[in-house]
Amino acid sequence: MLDIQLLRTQLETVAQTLAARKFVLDTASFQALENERKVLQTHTQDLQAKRNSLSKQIGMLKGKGEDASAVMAEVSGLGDELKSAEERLAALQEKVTDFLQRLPNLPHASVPIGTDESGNVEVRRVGVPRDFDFEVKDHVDVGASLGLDFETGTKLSGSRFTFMRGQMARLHRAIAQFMLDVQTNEHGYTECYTPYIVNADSLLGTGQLPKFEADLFAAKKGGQEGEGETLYLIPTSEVTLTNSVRGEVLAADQLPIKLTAHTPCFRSEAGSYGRDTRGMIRQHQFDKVEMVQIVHPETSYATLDAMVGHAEAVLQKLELPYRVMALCTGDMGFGATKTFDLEVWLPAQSAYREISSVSNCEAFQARRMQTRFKNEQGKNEFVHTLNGSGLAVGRTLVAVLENYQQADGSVIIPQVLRPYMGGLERLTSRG
RNA sequence: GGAGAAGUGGCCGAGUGGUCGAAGGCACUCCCCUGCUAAGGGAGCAUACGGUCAAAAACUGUAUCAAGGGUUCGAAUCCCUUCUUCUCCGCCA
Repeated sequence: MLDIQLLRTQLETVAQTLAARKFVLDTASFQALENERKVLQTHTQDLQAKRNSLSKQIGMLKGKGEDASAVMAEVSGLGDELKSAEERLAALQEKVTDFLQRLPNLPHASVPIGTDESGNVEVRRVGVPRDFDFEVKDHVDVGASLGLDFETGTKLSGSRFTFMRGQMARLHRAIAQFMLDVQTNEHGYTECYTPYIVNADSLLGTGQLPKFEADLFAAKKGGQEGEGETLYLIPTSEVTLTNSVRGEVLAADQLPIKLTAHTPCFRSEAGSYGRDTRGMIRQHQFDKVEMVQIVHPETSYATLDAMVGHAEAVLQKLELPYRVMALCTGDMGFGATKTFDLEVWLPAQSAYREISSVSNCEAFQARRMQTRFKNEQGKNEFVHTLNGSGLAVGRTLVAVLENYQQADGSVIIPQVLRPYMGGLERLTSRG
């Protein structure tokens, strides 16, 4: 959420900045809402002040045993007008809040301008794609004989679900555990286990609601058809990790807070029909090791760079070629001021594909969540929040299968994963 | 799932309809006192959003005693709903 003061004082500037990310700020509507709000709020508060002071008089008169009927008659005349003013004000403020909650974050000045992913800027490339002396297969074909089963996933749940067996399932688990160990042991994150089902407040806090409900899966307790609170499956553990500090005023020395978790993520993938339909690149359910940091505003950009490094470390240890991309204004997510994507090399596609996304949200989420800290002046100040994948487990599995495939159909297991595989060095169809 | 109890400021805790944004204590900040010892005295100390204002300061208003509704001229106090916590019983991985 943007600071409403910023919109009040610099509406045109905000509109221009948001235009860079293809968002059209309806300045006329905002202005109209604000004008109406100002008049109505002042009016309502005047009426409330009048009622309060008259009611106080009644109390004093009664306390002294005097007759208060004249004052009571006066104040009761306020009733209807006050009630209607309060109702109109509440409705209006709800509109203003909703308007604000649907505005994306302002891109940082250093973010390249662009309309879509073609405007992203490559920052660096690490590792060299391997030369294959045989025809490379994609992960679906490589995995078919190794326990990667899409048909069963589809039978159980529909398209975009996967079922894994045997060493393939174990490799998937090994990747997740390896990532978690890297982030906790080497980068100082605290491992967390979090709920996978959350309430609407949590999703409002990180920005998935109210605007992107269609991208989520919703759940209800059994037998509550049409009633009861709607809960949602998390689309990322960014939601639970970040919201763990929702509504809190932190002490300055608690910062930075560094959290990580391995969780499944659930996404409806509305609007991605026809994209990445083959294989497990784009799934309704996938696992991810997430990193979240809650930091002092002054350090958030240094933290962003550090977190990109934390994600890169995983790819480097797995010896997978990748590149770092600075996303342009048109390709960034709703809550981010600045985002770096990591893209891993997929030989079957002859392309780099997204495997991690690391973003600074500055105070955008903190303002929604009301997460603050006591600053040097003893004042409450919003923290900055950052999140990043460290990494997406399913896509890492894809990358391992494709990059480590052998001519005989087996897959060499990267060195760093072998301890998690009981020393196994290779996936084979006999395995 | 059943029965009961409870949710007040950073923490503890008083407060059952009226000068309550809320006593008292702890913690914290500042000042005074004190030649020692976790001593004493005084003051301050919630947040958000408005208005006056270019802005800051200041002044002022409104809201907030789990959340949301209701009763009332007036609600921390009464009623309803929801959430959460605790105790007992049941069930359960």
